[in-house]
Amino acid sequence: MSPSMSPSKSEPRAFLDIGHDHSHCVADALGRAEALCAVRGARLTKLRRRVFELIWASHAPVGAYDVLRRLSEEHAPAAPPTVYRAIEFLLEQGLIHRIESLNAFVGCCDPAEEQHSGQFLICESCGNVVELLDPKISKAIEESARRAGFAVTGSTVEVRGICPGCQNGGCKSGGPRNGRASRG
Amino acid sequence: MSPSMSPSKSEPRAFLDIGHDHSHCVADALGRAEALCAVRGARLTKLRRRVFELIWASHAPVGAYDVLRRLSEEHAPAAPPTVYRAIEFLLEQGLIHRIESLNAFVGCCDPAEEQHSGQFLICESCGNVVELLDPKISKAIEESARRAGFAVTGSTVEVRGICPGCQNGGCKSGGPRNGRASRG
DNA sequence: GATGAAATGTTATAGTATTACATTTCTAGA
DNA sequence: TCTAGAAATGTAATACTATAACATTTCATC
Repeated sequence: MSPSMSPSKSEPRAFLDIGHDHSHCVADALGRAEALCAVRGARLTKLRRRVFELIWASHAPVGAYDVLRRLSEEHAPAAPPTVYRAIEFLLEQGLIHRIESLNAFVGCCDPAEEQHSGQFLICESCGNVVELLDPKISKAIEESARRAGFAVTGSTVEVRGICPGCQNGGCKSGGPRNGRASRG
Repeated sequence: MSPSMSPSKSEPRAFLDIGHDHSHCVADALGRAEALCAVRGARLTKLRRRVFELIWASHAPVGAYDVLRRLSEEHAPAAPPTVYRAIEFLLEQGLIHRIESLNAFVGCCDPAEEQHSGQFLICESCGNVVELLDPKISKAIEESARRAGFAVTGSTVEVRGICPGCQNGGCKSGGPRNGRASRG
């Protein structure tokens, strides 16, 4: 692996290195996805693999219709269900996550982790997202829910802000996707 | 206030009492909204007030187009910007929250609280939502972000699950809005 | 090769949100 | 009171996101 590498499994994650060799991220992700699907007997078809690659094309979430456009450029024009079905498969396998506040999708950094509800740091400047798996956050949520008598089945944690790279002059990468300036 | 009352300010919140007198929730919320807007010099116009009431019509989040339909029933047919502009105002004033995972809006239980990013428990059975303001959750998120060098501007925490009422036989109220069965 | 299940293609439509411009209403100052 | 200017609302068109329903193709197995 390159010296400035992608976030790897089971380590605490810092924010992305600027200008890291992203082809490694993609290759690693594909490798993990293939291995997992093989173990599970899930079929990572050519189309699904391609959608997975397009979502992994950057660390910024990608919209379904962006995927659709690129897919349509590559072969015959595709229709929405083509993409949404592939996305559904990838979500079910835990290979990607949906970012609710952006209506977009991002590759999962650790798909082998069972049933994790990741936490996401979303940079409002460059658009990049980093996934955390912080047990303290999960635990605080679980305890709070338990006190309320609420039986948790899943959770969404999306944190907006500015990443270290952008604080220090900019990550230059594409810039953010839509997003809403909500008060909270 | 009635004996089975709405969650009130600055107390730890339990889940909603089944069959509580909801008119009190609405009246209280309206009172708080009017007071806040008066202090701030913000104009809670007739239209904005009505949209606020429609969103507070239950403890389940309400979609913009639901508000639109009801508004259209009441007077002349309205168009989307009418509702979205009122919603924008209410969000800016912190009087309502957007539930990202449902594309819907819910009344804020504590609009006087400065810049809070509430946490939401969303019942997948009855559709009701309770807002928490748990400092442990906020703190865990802030610390995790700080470790990553990430400067937080806001956060979304939405927890899916089953509320105590529905665990014990059901809340009967309307049932949930769309929602996605995401893995995490 | 036949068969059934899974995946993909195709068409249509539903649901959510914004842009751009016209009109009305409100407020403050002359 | 009258009147600008600002704020709010009305209106029309359109963009973006997602799903339903049904046809066809591909794949694994027998």
